[in-house]
Amino acid sequence: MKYTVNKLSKLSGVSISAIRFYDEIGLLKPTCRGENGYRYYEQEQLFLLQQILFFRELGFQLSDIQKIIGSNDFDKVAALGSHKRVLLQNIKRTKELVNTINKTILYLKGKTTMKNEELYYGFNSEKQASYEKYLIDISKVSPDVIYESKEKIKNWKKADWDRCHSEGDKLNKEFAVAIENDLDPASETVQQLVKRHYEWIKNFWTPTKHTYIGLSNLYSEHEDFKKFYERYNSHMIEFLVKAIKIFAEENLS
Amino acid sequence: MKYTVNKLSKLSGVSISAIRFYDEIGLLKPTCRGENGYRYYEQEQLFLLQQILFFRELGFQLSDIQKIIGSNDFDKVAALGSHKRVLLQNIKRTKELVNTINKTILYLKGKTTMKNEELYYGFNSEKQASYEKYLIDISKVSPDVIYESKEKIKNWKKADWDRCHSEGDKLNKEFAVAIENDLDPASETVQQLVKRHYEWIKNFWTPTKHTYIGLSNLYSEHEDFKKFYERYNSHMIEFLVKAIKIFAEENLS
DNA sequence: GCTTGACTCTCAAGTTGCTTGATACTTTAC
DNA sequence: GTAAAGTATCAAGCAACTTGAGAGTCAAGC
Repeated sequence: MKYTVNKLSKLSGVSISAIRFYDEIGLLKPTCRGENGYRYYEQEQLFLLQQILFFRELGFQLSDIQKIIGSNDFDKVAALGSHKRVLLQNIKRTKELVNTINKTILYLKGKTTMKNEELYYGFNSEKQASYEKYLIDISKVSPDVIYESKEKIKNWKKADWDRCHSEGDKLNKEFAVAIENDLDPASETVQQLVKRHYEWIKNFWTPTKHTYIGLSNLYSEHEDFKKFYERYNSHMIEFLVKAIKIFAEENLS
Repeated sequence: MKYTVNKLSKLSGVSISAIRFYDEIGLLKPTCRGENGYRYYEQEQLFLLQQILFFRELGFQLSDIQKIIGSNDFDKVAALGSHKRVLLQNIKRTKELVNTINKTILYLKGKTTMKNEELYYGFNSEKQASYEKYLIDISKVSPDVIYESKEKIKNWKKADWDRCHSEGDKLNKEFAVAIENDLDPASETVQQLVKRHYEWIKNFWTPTKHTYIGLSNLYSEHEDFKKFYERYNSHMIEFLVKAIKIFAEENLS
């Protein structure tokens, strides 16, 4: 089934001009052009547009979306899992906003007191956090606190995403080998691997001792990460947690 | 306590340049200016900024926010109640998105079938609906389906909001008088009032027989509306429901 | 009293993600 | 066979900011 701009627009709710605009900037190219110059879209594009809408919903810039989606090993299913997590987070955030409303109403009616900063609970912190969390998440990592990531990643090109992703994959495979060879998490070889992992993480954000250990704990607590890492080796998570703890205690402050 | 742009920015999470921009367009003026030209904000502005953020969160244009907030009888508590309702609606919408994700994942894994339109459930319809619902809501009415409202209200000035609001208030008071005088909902006098109510509603949206009756039912089902109308007279809702039903059956199609 | 650094101001230009409008060709429906 | 509806390109406009330049202000430490 071929979709013209009009049909695609009606199906997806995206305006025709936006669709043409996405073509112009190379975000969503039509499958082909008719002899008349008409744009025609097919199944693959429908999925891509859905992905674009999810990223857009989460506040990503089109240029960032392009880099992520254009990345060689962009994994639709994994991305959808991440979208889901962030959306669930947004629900929490919205509930916090509702809570802020309830408190403000009570305050305005003179029934409680309220700190001025409480007026803005739910507006900023968590939304930002979720954006930045997300960037990491896409590369299969999700720390608690990230401030630098956005700045750094902002200027990444498609190739950077590809490189970063494959470096992460390589690293994980080496960890798996280490586990298979029954190496000690404290051994020099493994600690060198952790060091590389730490450097890799620094692509996004520079953890402290505390947050780096927190990150490893996050791996084990988060079902999706767990699944992701256990694809490499079923003991991957516990091993990583131990190795990272040792590295952090000895090398970070 | 006086807040400079910097302090207000840190408290609210809104950027300094945005704060200055809001001053420039007259959306949020500082309480006063120092002799040095510095902007100083106080308590009242903190609440106003909170309101602005809620409206912004719900996708309103700054120009619309200005008209609504600038309206004479803009009621903070009522507005917060509306914000809350729309946010709860957004939670529903987000849950629908999550559902769409779940379905898409299953589909991509080949475990179910899926219609192409289902790819986009949750992205468009409900968000638009909530925006438009909201416009009405602010004027204390909230129908199910509104398409024209946005277009019409878009060009309203502050004075239009004021006029509309006071016309609504006047009308409700006349209904209350009619009830006190024990008039029949079917009587000529009351039906004339309903006609004016219908014309007033058309400010936002033109109901059909079905949707106009639906609107009156909404009044009785929605706790906030109920409270609002019962401020005029405790039997207001039942009376309105009856009167509107008669009017709709006889005059609309 | 002076410097330093953080903060403030204004004003102009740039950015993102579109939308709108002009002009012109193509397809579809009666 | 013609009108309506849909397609194209290209340029300009718009909302809501952000960024940058240039200049004045304030508070802390020496």
